[in-house]
Amino acid sequence: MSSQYTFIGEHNFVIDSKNRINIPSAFRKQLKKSDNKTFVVTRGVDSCIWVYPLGEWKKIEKELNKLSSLSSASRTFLRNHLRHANIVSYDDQGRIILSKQLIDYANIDKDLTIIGVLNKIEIWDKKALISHEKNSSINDDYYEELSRKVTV
Amino acid sequence: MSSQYTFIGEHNFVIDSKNRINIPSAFRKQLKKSDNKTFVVTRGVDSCIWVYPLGEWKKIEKELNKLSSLSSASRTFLRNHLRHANIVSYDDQGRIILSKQLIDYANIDKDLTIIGVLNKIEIWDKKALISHEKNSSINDDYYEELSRKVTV
DNA sequence: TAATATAGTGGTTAATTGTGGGTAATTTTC
DNA sequence: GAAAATTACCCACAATTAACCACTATATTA
Repeated sequence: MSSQYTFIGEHNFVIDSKNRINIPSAFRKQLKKSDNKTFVVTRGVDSCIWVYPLGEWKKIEKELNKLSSLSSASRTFLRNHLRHANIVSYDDQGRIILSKQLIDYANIDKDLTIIGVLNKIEIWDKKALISHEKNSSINDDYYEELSRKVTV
Repeated sequence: MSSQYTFIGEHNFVIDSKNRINIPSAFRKQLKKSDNKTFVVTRGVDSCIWVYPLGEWKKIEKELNKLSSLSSASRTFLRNHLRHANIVSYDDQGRIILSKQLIDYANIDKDLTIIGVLNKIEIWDKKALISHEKNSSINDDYYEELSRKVTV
């Protein structure tokens, strides 16, 4: 029920010429053996990238598997949800490779901000995050996010 | 119940003059020894081609048999599923050959988009998928409801 | 403080992937 | 049966990706 991951805090990194980005060591250390150094990256709700440890992603899959291929709405939903997702493993230096599609989606230039959001990690273009904070009240988003996980 | 395959993501390929199409390496790697480099390809419910690993197809067959004679819609679904299915193995380069019937059914021209949908793979004509997306906007409320259920 | 380890970043090299063809084997057609 | 068409089985290659190696800066330890 509750997540065994506690990704919190903010880290600033750069993306390199080969589209590699570092996953903060503090986050990597939380991965379990069964995660196999592997994450699933996909489009976030805002223009950021969501990163799930493999085990967390499997939980999502479990829900998705309940949807029937006989329903047209379910098929569309599944497609939209899955087509932007990639499985990635980090190399000996702790980096994963981002697809061009995701880089485009999140408007990633060079500097990025990585944020821990409990059971998932968000990757933002640094500038994009700043302007997102200004425009929308990002705190509301987080509260909503949290409200889904925590009932105080 | 849930699949051991995690086909996710989108890949763009081309079909060649011999009707060969590449199965993304990331998908092939997930096949089990018992699948014997073999898939079952058949008509999808939308105008796309569904591709199952052999082992997964066997499960589907079992499920379909259980449905026996439910609604006439499911019977039609079942019939179409079985009728147009054929077994294919991929060559040393990782390609399978598509029958002309399936190519016609999915309106495949040259460029294709392959989408992983958990336990099956969808092959779309690239343009056909784009126009399908436009036409198949699903109810916002329902979509949101699904999102909430699925978000971990 | 010196020595050691770790984290983040940048390259180089080796292997893989996707694509195109050719040729032998097999099947089909007459 | 032979000829034609189809299919299976190879080989080739450019482009991409994965696997290493190296360096610097920061943190940790003795």
